[in-house]
Amino acid sequence: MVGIEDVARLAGVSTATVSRALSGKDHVSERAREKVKRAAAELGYVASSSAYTLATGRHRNIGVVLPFVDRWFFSVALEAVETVLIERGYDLTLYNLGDSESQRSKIFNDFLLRKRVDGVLCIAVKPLEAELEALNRTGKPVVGIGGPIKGIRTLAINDYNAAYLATEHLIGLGHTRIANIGGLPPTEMHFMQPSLRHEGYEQALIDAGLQVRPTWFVPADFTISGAYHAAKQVLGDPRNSPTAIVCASDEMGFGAIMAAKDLGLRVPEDVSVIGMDNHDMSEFFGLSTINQDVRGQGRHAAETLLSVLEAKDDEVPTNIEQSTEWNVELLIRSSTARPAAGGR
Amino acid sequence: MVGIEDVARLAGVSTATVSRALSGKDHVSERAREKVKRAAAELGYVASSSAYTLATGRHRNIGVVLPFVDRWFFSVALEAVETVLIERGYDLTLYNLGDSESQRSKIFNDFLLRKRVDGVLCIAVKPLEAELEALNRTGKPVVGIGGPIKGIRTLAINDYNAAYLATEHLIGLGHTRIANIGGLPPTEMHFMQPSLRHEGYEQALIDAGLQVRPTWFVPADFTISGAYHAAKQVLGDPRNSPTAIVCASDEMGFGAIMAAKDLGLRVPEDVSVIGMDNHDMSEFFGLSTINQDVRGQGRHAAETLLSVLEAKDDEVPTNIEQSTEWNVELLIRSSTARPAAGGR
DNA sequence: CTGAAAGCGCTTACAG
DNA sequence: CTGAAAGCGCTTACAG
Repeated sequence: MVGIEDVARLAGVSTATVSRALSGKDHVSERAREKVKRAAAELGYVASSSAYTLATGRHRNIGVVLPFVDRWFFSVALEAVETVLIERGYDLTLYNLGDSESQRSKIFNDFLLRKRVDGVLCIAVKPLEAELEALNRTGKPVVGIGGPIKGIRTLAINDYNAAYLATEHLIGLGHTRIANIGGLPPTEMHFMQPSLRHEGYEQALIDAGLQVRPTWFVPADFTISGAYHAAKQVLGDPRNSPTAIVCASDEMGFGAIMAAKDLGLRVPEDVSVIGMDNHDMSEFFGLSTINQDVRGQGRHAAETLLSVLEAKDDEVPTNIEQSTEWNVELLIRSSTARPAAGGR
Repeated sequence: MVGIEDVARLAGVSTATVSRALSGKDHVSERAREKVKRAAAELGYVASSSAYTLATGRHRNIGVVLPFVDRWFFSVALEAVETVLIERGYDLTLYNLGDSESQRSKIFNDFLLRKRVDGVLCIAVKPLEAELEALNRTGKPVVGIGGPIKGIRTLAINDYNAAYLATEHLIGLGHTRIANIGGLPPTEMHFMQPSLRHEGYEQALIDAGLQVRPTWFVPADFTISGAYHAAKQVLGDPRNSPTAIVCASDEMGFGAIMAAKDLGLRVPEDVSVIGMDNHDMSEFFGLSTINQDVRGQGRHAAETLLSVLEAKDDEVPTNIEQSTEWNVELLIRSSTARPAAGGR
């Protein structure tokens, strides 16, 4: 392995000069810089990052913690974060909690404390009290997507308002029989999005003077198939079926659209469906939705973390509680329309 | 930050003893071990990984390179790799190539050479000649999923055989009018799967004495919507439509099924559809497919890399060309059946 | 502008 | 079994 000494020897300077010339941080004569660069290139020299870290205390590495990577929201957010980090010269160490309790505990109690990262970004993961405390003892900044989380900076949409807005759109179109397919309570480990989204739906109905029917709320997990079955259930009722459905995610919206079709119902003529997310496939399904710009959130969170890092020497406090609300917008496509004149 | 010296002081031993007691690799008296463990726990001591790396040359970190993370195959493989690594005490540094050329070049020419990882795992990424050479100069083992790749160990299914098998299944059911929705040539940056899968389809037809019609091969990108439009195209032809479709991926299969439904065709009564992958949603769609067990491949590749790493001191060669074929199996669900007696 | 040297925090032969 | 000390490969005050 070629080291800094080899470069120094070949360039005829000291290792200090090599370090300065290559980092570009200190003044070095033009001539020395040239010699060093040439020598480094000739030898294919790359500084050892562990030696760099030991000497400087900086890792140029961010730990990203998330519950899954094989679901749309997480993989998209991850990709956005990665793009920002690579651009800024940072590595990304992935910590996927998975569904085993032991993996989560290893990550929080061992991996994250190994002094490998300059900061931690949690994507839709809410650290437990003790986990956060251990993290904070490392003195590293932590930023979260989703929240709020006590004691750290977070970025999140307002789930309640988003669901309210989606429901309002349907009400505005003239719907009065509006169902909701949403989160199952047992699935609600990560924040309260599922229930917040349900509450937003309910309040919108109440504020419009519409009836809230318990049978029109169908819990389902956040998958296409979960929502498909739930939608068949509500839409199939011959006496009491709704004319519109608010789904707690776009993937659930896809399932609802497919269920409607399989029941011989047309979307939006017979049923309107609205989702939430703006999934990459929503355009294809013509799904009206609430756009939460996941990529934008990922980028913003990564940039926030990096700026805390870079300002650290100055007086920006490492971890403060600060919940930033990320804007959402209603995106109307072809899955929502006025209800048929005489009902179905 | 509490360091090894603090632990040594509190335990009343030397730092050497602390190191030995904590690593468990060397003999230490029971009494000393106890004192050290207690002191370490009390102080919340965690060894600095950069100091460990500098002293030992080991990183306990693997670099994983992939072209996307927001697509099913990649995110699933990534998750499987991560699970194995965490279990074995390794970190995972993510290198997502993305679609910008500059990001790819940064990753291969800078990040991957920073001496951060013990080895590299490429998921469906074929390094260029020069990229591989630079990697090899670091002396780190490289393992790939997908291949073969000159000079490294790879794990891959036989795409040709997989497509042949899928087509054979349809032929066995009695179909003679079989279309193929497959990869667009311009998309074929990563290996030759798309064309291999097309060739397997074609050869199966030829071997069965069936006609290969150019209009029955419709290129599309590997997405649901791409395949949806392609399938509408072939199935919509009033004179010459096929009774079965071989899709080059399950997501394409979903698109084909949706297209058939939207054309008023029943699957499998009017059209049979078979995919390839065994996507998590294939069960829901009832899609017959070729199961390639992506999670199994990810785990296997990760374990291969770790065993090369751990055997390194002995005489296992770091990088040798070795292409392991991963088995696939035909999975018959409800999207394929005998063609209707009189055609449609 | 440049070099000698200390120091970052560990591990591990080498002695004892 | 245990400790003193060298060494891993950098960066950066400190002098000059």
